[in-house]
Amino acid sequence: MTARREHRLVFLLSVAQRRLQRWIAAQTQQSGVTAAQSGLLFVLGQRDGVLMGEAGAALDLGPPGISGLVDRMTAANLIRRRADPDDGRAWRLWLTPAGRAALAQSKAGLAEVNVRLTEGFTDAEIDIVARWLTSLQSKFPRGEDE
Amino acid sequence: MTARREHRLVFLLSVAQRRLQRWIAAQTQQSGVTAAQSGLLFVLGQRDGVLMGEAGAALDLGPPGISGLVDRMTAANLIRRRADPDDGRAWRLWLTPAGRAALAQSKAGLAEVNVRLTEGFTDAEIDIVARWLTSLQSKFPRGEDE
DNA sequence: GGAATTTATTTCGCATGCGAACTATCTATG
DNA sequence: CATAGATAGTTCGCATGCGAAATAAATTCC
Repeated sequence: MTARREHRLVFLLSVAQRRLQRWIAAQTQQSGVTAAQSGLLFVLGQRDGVLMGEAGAALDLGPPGISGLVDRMTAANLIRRRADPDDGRAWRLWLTPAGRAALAQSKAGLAEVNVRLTEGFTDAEIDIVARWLTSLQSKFPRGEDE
Repeated sequence: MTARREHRLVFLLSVAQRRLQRWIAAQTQQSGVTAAQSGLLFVLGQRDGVLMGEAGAALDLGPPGISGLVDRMTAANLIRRRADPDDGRAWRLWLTPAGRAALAQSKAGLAEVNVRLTEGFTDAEIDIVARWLTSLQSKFPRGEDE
């Protein structure tokens, strides 16, 4: 009967994520870009022309996840999909001008969110939080990489 | 250019939540109960016969969220829905025997997950994490309760 | 070179949960 | 009492992302 269980971390984590997701969706309502979509925009901002699988890995999404995200963002004219010249199975993803504009907006929005996320906590405390969140990736691995 | 932004907390949070969710889904695959569903089981374990709205509030779900969850769990024979005798609009939720059995299983599973979630962190650190997760609820409120 | 295997991506059915709009019931107010 | 407003749930269309199975192209191994 430790106090640790009383934190109900599983529940807190799910609520926190849902709240943040909803907030970002509301903030970016004008641009129509969702949190997940801005994630892909960020990846392409750093490495335009990545393979879908690479983008999925960067976002921790499986094949169906990245595939659907790409479909929606292609339909929204935020990204473009071009066949890889060296591999007939693969596709590379590129930002469109609209995607580049949306990325700039997302960057500004994320800066605000980050300020709010860290308000009331010291750098040392945020480090602990980040370390905890990161630790979940090895504690709850995807199928293969155990 | 503080180091805080480099943590990419938004991304870490979403990945952590996804990993945990997926893990719980895989663990409870036999019982067929998902993480969200076990949340409602826990609520009913504490207060059998709550109104749908109360359950939604306890789980931080809006009306459509709790409504769909109740639909699926009723179809799976985990809970039962009965009209409130005093209010023709309202429904009260009750565990079925199958739901009670699933709750017992979920409790055991959650205990394991909680151990893993806190592994490698001191009580003080987990307190900070819990405080941070909780702080998101006031930093990113639902529409009305700003 | 051809068969077996691996790899990249898609498709399907599903659960989750949102916002907006709707229905039905209850409560308050004139 | 009647009507206006609040409240409890439902429904719809959507985005997200999973596991399983399918497709197609590349690679490996006789």
